[in-house]
Amino acid sequence: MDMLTDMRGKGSSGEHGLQGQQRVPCSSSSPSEISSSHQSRLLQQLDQQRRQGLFCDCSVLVEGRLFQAHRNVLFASSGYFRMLLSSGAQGGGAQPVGASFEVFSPEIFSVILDFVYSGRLELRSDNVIEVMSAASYLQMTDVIGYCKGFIRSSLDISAKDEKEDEEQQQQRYPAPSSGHTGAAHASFSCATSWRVQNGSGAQPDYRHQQQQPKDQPPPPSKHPLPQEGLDFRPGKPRSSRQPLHTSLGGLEGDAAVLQFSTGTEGGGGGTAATGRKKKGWTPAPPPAALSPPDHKGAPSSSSSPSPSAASSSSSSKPKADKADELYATLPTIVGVVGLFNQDECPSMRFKCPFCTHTVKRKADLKRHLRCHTGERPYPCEACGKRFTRLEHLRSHFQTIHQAQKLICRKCKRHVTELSGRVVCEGTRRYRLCNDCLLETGCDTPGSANHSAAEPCFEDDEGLSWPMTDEDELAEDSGADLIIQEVEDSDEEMDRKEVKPVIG
DNA sequence: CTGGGGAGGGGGCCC
DNA sequence: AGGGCCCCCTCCCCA
Repeated sequence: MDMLTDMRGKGSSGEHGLQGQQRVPCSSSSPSEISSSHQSRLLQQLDQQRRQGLFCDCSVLVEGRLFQAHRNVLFASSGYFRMLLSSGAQGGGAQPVGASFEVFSPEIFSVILDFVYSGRLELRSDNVIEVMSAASYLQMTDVIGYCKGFIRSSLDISAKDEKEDEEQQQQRYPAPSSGHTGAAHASFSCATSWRVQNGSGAQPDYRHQQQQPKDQPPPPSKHPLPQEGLDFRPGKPRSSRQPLHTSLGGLEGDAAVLQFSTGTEGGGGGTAATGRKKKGWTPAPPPAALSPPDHKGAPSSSSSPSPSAASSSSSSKPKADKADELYATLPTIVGVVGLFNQDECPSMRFKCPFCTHTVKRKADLKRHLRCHTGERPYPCEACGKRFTRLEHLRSHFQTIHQAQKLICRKCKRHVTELSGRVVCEGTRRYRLCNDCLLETGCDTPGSANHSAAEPCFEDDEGLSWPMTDEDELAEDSGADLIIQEVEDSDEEMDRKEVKPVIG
C-alpha cells in the first residue's frame, strides 16, 4: 500500500506533468486521459515489479511452476482469487499466501497473468480454449469475453471462408446444399496471434456477446443438472446451500466450446430444482419393487455415471450425454488445491471451485461437489426420492419406510413389538402404541390406514405393495432392501417404469 | 403467527 | 478412497 501511495505521489507531482494542476485539468488533456495514462503507468510498474519479484506477496503454483504476483492485483482481477484471498486474509493478511492449480498449464496461466499485468491477452487458435477454460475457472469475465470474441471471429472467418468456398463450388458444381453450415464444423484456422488490449483502448468489447442467442429454448427448469451453461456473470457469492448447477464444462475446454456454441448462457432456467428440494424434488418413477439390490454395498461415487439425473425424464438424450461428458471432468476439478501457507507446514485444503468452501480431504470435496452438481445417485425404491448420500437414503428408508423407531408417533411413548404396531400410510410406515391404535381406530381393517395385520402400502397410482412383517423388517437392513446406485440415464429411468404389481 | 418436531442436507472426522 | 457416524442447520408441517 505504501508502494501505491508513493507511486501516486510521484505521478501527481512530476511524471504526469500535473504539477500545479492536480485539481484543474489542463485544456489539452482531459481527466480521463490523465487517469488512463496514470493507470497504464501504474500497471507497467506493477508488471515490472512482478517480473523482478519485487513486493510480490503471493505465489501461484501451476503444475510445479511458481508464479510470483501481487495479491492486490490478483484480487482485483479474478473472482476466484478474490474468494481465495479474502478467505485466506481472515487470519491476517500479512502472511504470504499462494494457490496451486492443476487444471491448466503454466503456459496458459502465464498468458492470463500477462493479461492481468499488461492488459494484453495473447490469444491464439491453439490456446484460446484453454485460456477461456482457465479464465472461467478463475472467474475472469473479461478474459472469457475476449476468448468468446476470438472464437466467434474465428467462426465468422471460417464460416465466411466456407461460404465463399461453397459459392465457388456451386458456381462450379451447382448442387443441393451439403447440409452443414460453416459454423457447424468451424475450425480455428486462424494461426495468427490475436492480441486483446484491456482497458480503455480501442479493442472490441465482446462482452455483449454473452447475451446473445435467445432462440435457444431454455432448458427444462426441473432438470436438476448442470444445464445452465457457463455462468460468466460476475457472480454473487452463492452459499453451499444454494446449489449452483453451474455447468462443470466451464472447467474443460471442449465443454466450454460446447456451451459457447449453444449460447445458452443467460438463458434463464436452471434455477429451479436448486437447494433443498422439499418442493422441488421430483420423485423418480414409481419403484420397481422392494427387491434385493442389484449390487450391494457401497457404490463409489466416482464410478457413478452422471448427474444427469434425477428426473431427467424431461431432458433430451443429447443433453444427458453432455451432462455425462461434463461430469467426466469431475476428477479434474477435484484435483484443485486451494489455499496453502508458504510456511514449512502447509495446511493443504481443497477448495470448491464453485463456492468458498474448503475441505481437508479430496473425498469430502467430491462429496461436497454433489451439492453443486445436483447429482443424487441414491434413489429410494420405495418412494422414488433420491439422495446425495447412501447414509441419507438409509436413514430415510429406516425412518420413513421401516418404522424402525420404537416410538409411538402419536403419544411419543416407547413401544415394543407387543405394545405397539406398525401402521402404513401410503409409503410411510410408523409405529403406534396399542392405545393410540384404538383411539385412532386405524386398527380396523379397511380403515384409511392399513393395520399392521395387513401390511401394505400403495404407491402413487394406487398399486398395492406387499410389505414384509415386522420380523422380516427387523432382519432386513435398509440397505439390503433398497439401496441401489443407479445410472441417471434416461434408459435407467425408463427401466424403472416397471411396476411391481403383485397379487 | 409461532413454536416444536420431523425430515433432509451438509460438514467434520474416524475407521 | 470410501463408508459410516455424529452433529448441526434449515425447511416444512402441524398443533
